[in-house]
Amino acid sequence: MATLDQTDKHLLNLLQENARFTTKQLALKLSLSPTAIYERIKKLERQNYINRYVALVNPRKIQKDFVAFVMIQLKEHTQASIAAFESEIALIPEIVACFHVSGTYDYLIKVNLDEMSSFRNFMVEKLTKIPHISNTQSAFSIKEVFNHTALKL
Amino acid sequence: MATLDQTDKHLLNLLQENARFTTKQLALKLSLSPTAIYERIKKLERQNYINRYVALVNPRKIQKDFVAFVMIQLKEHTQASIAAFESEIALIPEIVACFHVSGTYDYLIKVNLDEMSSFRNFMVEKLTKIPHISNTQSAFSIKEVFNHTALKL
DNA sequence: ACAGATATAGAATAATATTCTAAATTTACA
DNA sequence: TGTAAATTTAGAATATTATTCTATATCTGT
Repeated sequence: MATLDQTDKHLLNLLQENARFTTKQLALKLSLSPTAIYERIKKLERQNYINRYVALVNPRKIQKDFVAFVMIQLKEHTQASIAAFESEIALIPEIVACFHVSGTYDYLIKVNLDEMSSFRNFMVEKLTKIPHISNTQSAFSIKEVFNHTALKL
Repeated sequence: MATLDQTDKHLLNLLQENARFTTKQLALKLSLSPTAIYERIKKLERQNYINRYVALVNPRKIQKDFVAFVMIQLKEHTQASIAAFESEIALIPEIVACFHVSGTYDYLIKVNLDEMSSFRNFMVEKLTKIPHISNTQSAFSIKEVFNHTALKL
């Protein structure tokens, strides 16, 4: 089924940059009719190339531009321990991403807060309240050089 | 200027989950008129609470669901070295995120590839071809537990 | 080269975004 | 606390876009 041609790839690139392009605008860029663009996008959605459309909010404007990365080691690596940890972590809204990773540490999480002082509170009151955690190591973002949502095709 | 009320926050939450909600749908959810919703969204855009709207593409479907995190140490930390490194890194499309961080390592980058074998190629042919790098440490994503674009208000 | 399937263009329609106006609500401050 | 100005809202009117439909063109596999 369905291998993407250059037009599809171009479309995905454009929609990843700006999901508000109209079919008319896209039609102009890709030298096709709005209908052709429309049908292609619908197909990309049906086939799950496009998962969803979202608004990106400015973290600075809502006082969530202090970013920390925390590497986490679990005490044990049983199925139960992993499942418990992952479901607890999902309940903490400050944690915006969580990856189970290879290496010395088991998890890498990304945390968005307003400032450093909140990080202390986050660690003491939330993260380390989770059982299963053995130890952690944190790194703070000094500067976000870039952080794309788009995957170039 | 402009402090967000509960309606604004609710709106931002909804649009971060699904940017395709129509003003009519949002009006129903928030018990307002479509015009009121429309004006509020336009204001949030004008005031840069909303940066942009994007389509999220399924990494698995486009063979970019192998994820690695690489911590990078620079040889020197001069302004010139930092600037050079950051501009070089920005040219490598596999690197989807780059943060200047505190700690032993200077940078944390996220890389999206198709599979492990490509990672070797990425390291040998691309990343370590960049001068200024002293050493690196990599961790591979075993599982993406979650990775939100939304910041809860 | 041909039949079936798929993609496209253009017209028609439906739905939504956008603008406009007046009323309601909130805000600032006398 | 009262009042004028500013902001927000609702509803109607309009403009734009999404969506459907039909016929034609293009592509695919044999």
